Amino acid sequence: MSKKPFYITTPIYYPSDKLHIGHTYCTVATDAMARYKRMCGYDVLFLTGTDEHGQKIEEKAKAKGITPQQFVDDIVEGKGGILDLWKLMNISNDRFIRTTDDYHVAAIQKIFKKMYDKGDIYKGSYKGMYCTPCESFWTESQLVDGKCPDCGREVHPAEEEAYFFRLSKYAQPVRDLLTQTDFLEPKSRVNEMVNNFIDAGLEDLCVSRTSFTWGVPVDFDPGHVVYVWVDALFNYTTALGFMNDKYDDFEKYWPADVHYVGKEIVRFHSIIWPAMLMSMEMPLPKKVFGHGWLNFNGEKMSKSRGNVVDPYLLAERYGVDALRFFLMRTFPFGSDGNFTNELLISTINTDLANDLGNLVSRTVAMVIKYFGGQLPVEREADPLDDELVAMAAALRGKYAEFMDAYAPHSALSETFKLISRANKYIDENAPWVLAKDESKKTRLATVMYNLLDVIRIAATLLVPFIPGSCEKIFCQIGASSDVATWENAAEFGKLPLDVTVVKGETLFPRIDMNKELEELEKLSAPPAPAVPEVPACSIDDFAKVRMQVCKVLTCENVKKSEKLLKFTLDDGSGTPRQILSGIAKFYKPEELIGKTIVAITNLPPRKMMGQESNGMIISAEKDGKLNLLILDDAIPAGAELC
RNA sequence: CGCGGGGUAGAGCAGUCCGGUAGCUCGUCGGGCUCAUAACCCGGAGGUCGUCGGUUCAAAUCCGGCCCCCGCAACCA
Repeated sequence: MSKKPFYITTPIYYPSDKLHIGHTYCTVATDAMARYKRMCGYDVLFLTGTDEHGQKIEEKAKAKGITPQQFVDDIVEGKGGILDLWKLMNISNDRFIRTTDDYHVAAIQKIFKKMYDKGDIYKGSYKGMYCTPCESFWTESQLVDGKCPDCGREVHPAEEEAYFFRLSKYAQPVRDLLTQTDFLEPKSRVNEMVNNFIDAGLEDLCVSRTSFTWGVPVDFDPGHVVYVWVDALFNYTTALGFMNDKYDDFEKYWPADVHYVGKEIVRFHSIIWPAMLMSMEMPLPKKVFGHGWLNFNGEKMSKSRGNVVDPYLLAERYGVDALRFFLMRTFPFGSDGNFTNELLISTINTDLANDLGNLVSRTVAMVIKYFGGQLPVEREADPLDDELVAMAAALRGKYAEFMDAYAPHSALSETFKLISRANKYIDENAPWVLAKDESKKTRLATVMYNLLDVIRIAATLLVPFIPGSCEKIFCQIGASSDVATWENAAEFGKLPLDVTVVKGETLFPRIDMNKELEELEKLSAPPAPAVPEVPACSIDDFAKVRMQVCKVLTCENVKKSEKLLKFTLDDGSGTPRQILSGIAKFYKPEELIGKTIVAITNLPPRKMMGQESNGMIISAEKDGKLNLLILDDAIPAGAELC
């Protein structure tokens, strides 16, 4: 009998920078599910990879003076790169696809052509306003005063050839898919997709570009490259050998059982991806699961905030399993979580060191102390055993239910209830008291055996999450690989009666919270002084900036904007000047009316929220504090700063 | 009226679909134990479940109004 296939994927990550804890979170979750399914007897294919084309990578490579291929090779395969990270994190992916792989590129060209031949991709024109010197297209709403927002020069209407995918054609079937099936989970994401995108009207999607070259060329139309949608999404199929000869198990694994994706790309996977598959007349994946994001100290992680959490650092410091465990145990998988160093350390200490690690340690130590490491085979049951044994035997069922419902955090929580119960069981039975009475040796052996077997069951179920540590545990409690199986996890009493234990190293050392928080603080501080180098400004450059004293005539909030205030200023010219400024969080409009301020008045006009801004009001900002430069009223409007 | 999520003990969360004793982890206070990684076990204190109103014998839960936070979008020249 052949095993049932199970195909699971992570997104393919964009290698324009090092990956952070968010990517690690998603990949670890996928890995845990893949390992779980393998353990259950599925024939699992677990795919991850990288999405390596596009303008941003082209630009970054150019800035470094290397080719785009060299650039991505370094980030993917280089030291400390993505492959290294997954190796470090003990990720068990079966394949790794790079969209620059030859077989993928060739397959994408065929796929593109097929949709083109079918009429679902058509050549159209991208209409817009074109600025020749900037070689850029702008939409009407982006223009400022009908001019190029970048350089302020004239633009002219132009059309650029581009290929479009008939996304609109599939709006209704995709809507039905989302609203009438469990295709997209968690359910809360469905409303967001339907309300925001589908019901707002799906427009055909531009699927080619001529503005950059780092992509899959459209082979029947030189100058065009395939844009990210077709290139990236079809990785899930080309990696199985779809439209290529590199692999040949497309038939076996497609459709995918589940795509794990972050919430930012739910839209692509739940709308565009099924639509394209419908066009290709291919079966749809069975599920897209949009997991939440990790915030850091309550704030979104982002490079500009400098609060990106580095998985290398944490894994090396606390151990891969500790990090894997923390990510899976702490955050409900479908919703956002708040990552803090304190939470990380306390989770490691409480669950792994105090509860699990210490349970193994004390149990093994007692078997060695009281029995020289090997238990005698005689047993003596007691009602005190009943609850523990029942709980252990029932655990696998609950665990599987949670795992299959994409709730790894709940599966872990359930597992740790058993571990806690075992610690309590030790207290109830007080083995150290039994040990003092020679006539209670048999009972003592029973207590120890029950503990070892509970550990066996718990550790078996923890394998998908902390595989390395579980190996160590099995070794310590004398569970051979044919004993520590998924099948056996549903039954109590599978360890040999005369089991032999082995004293091992400390599984999860306790961490000194205060000391570590300090250390982490130091490590996460910007390595070099974070003062950006300020380029020298010549007096000539400075002279170009015209700063004038203005009187605030009117000031009001801009509708729908949190940050913008709209000013009308007297700049001494006699014509009121309108300027928008993003300081609404700091000032109430009415308190600024009549004030004397400074503005740069020779900037090109710029549109914000549909309104024009002619200049920039000077204020000073640091660490979330902002002060408008306000002058004495004596100086008249129009005066220039010198 | 752009879209979504949220407000429950000092902190972090579950419970809300399906109304009926408000639960978990950490912290705190007290006790127990000595096998163990200063770990483990037991107990206590601590909650107007954001707010106002409605339905009901009964509301954290259902309905309506309002306030606040977070994210998306837009924007922050």
